[in-house]
Amino acid sequence: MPELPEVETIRRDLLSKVRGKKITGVTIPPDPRGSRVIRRYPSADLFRKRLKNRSIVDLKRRGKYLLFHLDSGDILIIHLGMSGRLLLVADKTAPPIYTRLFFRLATGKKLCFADPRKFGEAYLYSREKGHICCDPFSLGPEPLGDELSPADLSRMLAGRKAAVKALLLNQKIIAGLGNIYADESLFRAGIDPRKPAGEVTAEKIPTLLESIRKVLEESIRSRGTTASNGQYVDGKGNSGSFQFRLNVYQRKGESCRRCGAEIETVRIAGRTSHFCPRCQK
DNA sequence: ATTGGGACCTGCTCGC
DNA sequence: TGCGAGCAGGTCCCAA
Repeated sequence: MPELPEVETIRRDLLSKVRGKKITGVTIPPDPRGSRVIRRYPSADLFRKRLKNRSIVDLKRRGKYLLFHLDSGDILIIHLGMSGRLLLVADKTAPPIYTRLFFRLATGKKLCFADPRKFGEAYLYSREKGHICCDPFSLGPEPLGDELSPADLSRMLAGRKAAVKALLLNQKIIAGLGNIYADESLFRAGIDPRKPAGEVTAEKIPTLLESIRKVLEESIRSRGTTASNGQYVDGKGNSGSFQFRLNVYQRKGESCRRCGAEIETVRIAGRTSHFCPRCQK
């Protein structure tokens, strides 16, 4: 599942290959099953009208969203959902299986958005019209960099009765964490994912923020997590390697690397949450 | 306002 | 061997 480290890895892989390149065409192949192509996207006509013959001037990331900045000032925004991949292939090569839309570039390559589960999303942002399709942005601060301080995090958790894990998954609180890194961050901080957010002690808040940053940075260095049930590959089509460094995620029944206790799972906010019952209180 | 749960979607794994 | 049930989860939407 592409979370912040996976999206950031893809961004870095693609940046030099798309920056300065002109989009010469947009194609949305019909789905063989006849259902929707991806979860949401502007009409094909609108896509063509606003993207064709525009150059990509930059590729940025916000939370789990990729932002293709165009020379028109428009921004093409892509969310990879659960199973999305962005791959560059030669123009003469057939698009990869499950390609939902692709952009032909003047370089002779196609930028393909493949997504078997169709949870992906594409948006346009235009200076004049604002968000086209719908507004993907009411995101909380980025956890990396200095945008988020322990005091900020403390304020956001204060008084909340929901499980701290549930709030870490809330993109309005922090942008970019998903199930894998929420679980891994809470393990490192020694916090039980079920603990009501407002009861996380003041001295634990900086530890939690530090754990979040460390986990994300380490995963970026490992080029992301390709979990056993995951579809994630980087911008070159390769798997990441952070799955070999996970402490709790998908390690149910295995022994804690720190204390040897058996890793357990519990359902929180509809998500399977992995934790060590001895290390996390 | 906050919180929880279901819907969306389909490839994969598991058990019979 | 084949088949159906259940699982995976990011985001949105609705209800309590």
